[in-house]
Amino acid sequence: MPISLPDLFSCMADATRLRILTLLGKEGDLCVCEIVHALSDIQPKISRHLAVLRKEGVVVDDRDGTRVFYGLSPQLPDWIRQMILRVSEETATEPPYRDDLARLRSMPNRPVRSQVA
Amino acid sequence: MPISLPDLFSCMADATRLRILTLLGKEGDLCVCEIVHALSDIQPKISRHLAVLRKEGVVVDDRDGTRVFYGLSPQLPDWIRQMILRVSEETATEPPYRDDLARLRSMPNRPVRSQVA
DNA sequence: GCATTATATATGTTTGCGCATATATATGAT
DNA sequence: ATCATATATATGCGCAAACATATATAATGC
Repeated sequence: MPISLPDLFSCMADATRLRILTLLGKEGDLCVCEIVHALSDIQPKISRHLAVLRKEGVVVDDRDGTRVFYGLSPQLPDWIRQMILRVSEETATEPPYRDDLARLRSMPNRPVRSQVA
Repeated sequence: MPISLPDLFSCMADATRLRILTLLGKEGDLCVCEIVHALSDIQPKISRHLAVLRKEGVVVDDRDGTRVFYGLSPQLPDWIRQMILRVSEETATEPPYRDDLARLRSMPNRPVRSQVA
């Protein structure tokens, strides 16, 4: 069952979740610790929001050892994925999204996924 | 000051407001009574949601005698307007949006605006 | 006065948050 | 193999704020 539009926009209506989604749109899959670092926020809060996104089917998770990687769901309808990517592009150069991206890219010891399915 | 994205998506996250926005996207400006009829809902509820959209700058109002016409704000950034129109197109054929459109078009005695600015 | 639209109030529900804690996986020592 | 520990992530809980709704009433323009 595909996500309802109000539910989708509810996901995008929270600043933290929108920052996560645009980050995933720009950078592809990321693990929780990378998102925590990029947004410079606390882990339980990020996990909470990821759970919301996962529950609505906007993102999917993939465990690799102790880490869990998140990415935009491959099941999203094309036009919705495009819309999220469009938002990612539009926000790429402005705060706070721009700074999230910068923090992510300058993160020391970024984890690498062993194998992608 | 342009609307923030979380605020914009909050506007779109409520079913009633999204129905209003897609209707405006598909049909152009409409007066309150037309929206009430199309959504088959009660007037105070519609007015309240229109007030939210107006406050956020997503729609603008234009009084014509006793009626008030609402439309997507001309001040919306292009890509945001396009996004709203895209949602309007994608929803044009599915309930409840489709039925809203049908009810609107079969509304008896639809008001006509005397002059558009 | 009548039609149209807006708002006030009260109420029930949802939401986001911080903190503490639980779970899961990996690692190293015995 | 087992146990202890460390790291990474998820979740339960209590709280305050925000939200949506219905009913009633006010404001606006003819």
